[in-house]
Amino acid sequence: MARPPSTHPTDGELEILRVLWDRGPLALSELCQSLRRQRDVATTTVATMLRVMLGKRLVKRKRAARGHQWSASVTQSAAANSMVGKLVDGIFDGSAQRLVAHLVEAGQLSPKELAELRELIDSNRVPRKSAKSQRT
Amino acid sequence: MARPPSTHPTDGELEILRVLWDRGPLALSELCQSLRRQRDVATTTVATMLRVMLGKRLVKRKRAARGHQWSASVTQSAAANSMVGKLVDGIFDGSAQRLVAHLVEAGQLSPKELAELRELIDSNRVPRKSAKSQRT
DNA sequence: CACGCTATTCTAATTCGTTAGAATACGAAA
DNA sequence: TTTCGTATTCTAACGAATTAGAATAGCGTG
Repeated sequence: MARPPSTHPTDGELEILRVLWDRGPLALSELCQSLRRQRDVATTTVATMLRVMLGKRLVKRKRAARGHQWSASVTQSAAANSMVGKLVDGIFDGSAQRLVAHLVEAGQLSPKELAELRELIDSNRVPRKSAKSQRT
Repeated sequence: MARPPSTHPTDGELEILRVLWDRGPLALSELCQSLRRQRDVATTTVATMLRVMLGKRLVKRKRAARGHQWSASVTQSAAANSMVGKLVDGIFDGSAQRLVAHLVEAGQLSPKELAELRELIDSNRVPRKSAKSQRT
């Protein structure tokens, strides 16, 4: 009857992951400092979130002289996949193409970006022989 | 200190919006029937959600013979804008382009879809004079 | 008009995410 | 080793989202 628990990172978790993706393994205090450039937050709050994220396997840690070094254990690309998937299933009926069409039609892409995307698409056209399509 | 309240539809609200977008104005019972094709849910639950969504101006209703006819008061496109915006800000550093690049690189788009997107991009290239770029 | 059925409202329990104080652990410095 | 300071754990409060039972309202039938 109840909705199954979500596997996607929450908004708060994403804030933390972003810092960890950017600035590699960090001690708690360093992580807090980075986060505070965005928003006021208590050290214990961050520590609690890390503990929760550890349970969800979103981050990992290594013992260090003092405490731990914390780092993301999901790649940015993997998180992106999961979140984009949710969005696409949620409003675009599972069609990634519709998502892109929406962006184009809603004017979310500048002419320059459109040109660049065209290049990208061209360069990804049917890989000739050495199919090298990894999906990270 | 606390995070400001989100303006985006929640997962449950999205389920309801999807049905309303698809099947136009519906009575509560009809809405419930559609929803139950996905998931078991009590009528009062749906009614409560509708009341909340009414407060958030996500749905509207018109008096009918028996009860109301319920319909979405946000367009699918508007909801898409808000949710895509959140995603893009959340992991793609505000760059819609990166989102598309991710889709292309992660192989989320078939060759056929890529070809179609290329067409779409071409047809949206810098509207020469009659700039007709509405953003829904 | 009375009855029955459904829509709606009221109320509340439960869970999840977020937040952080208090207590504890533990390395480093004195 | 004693003390200081930071990292971690424990605990809990709070709001938002989800869920639904009980009560109420009101149309349509007989």
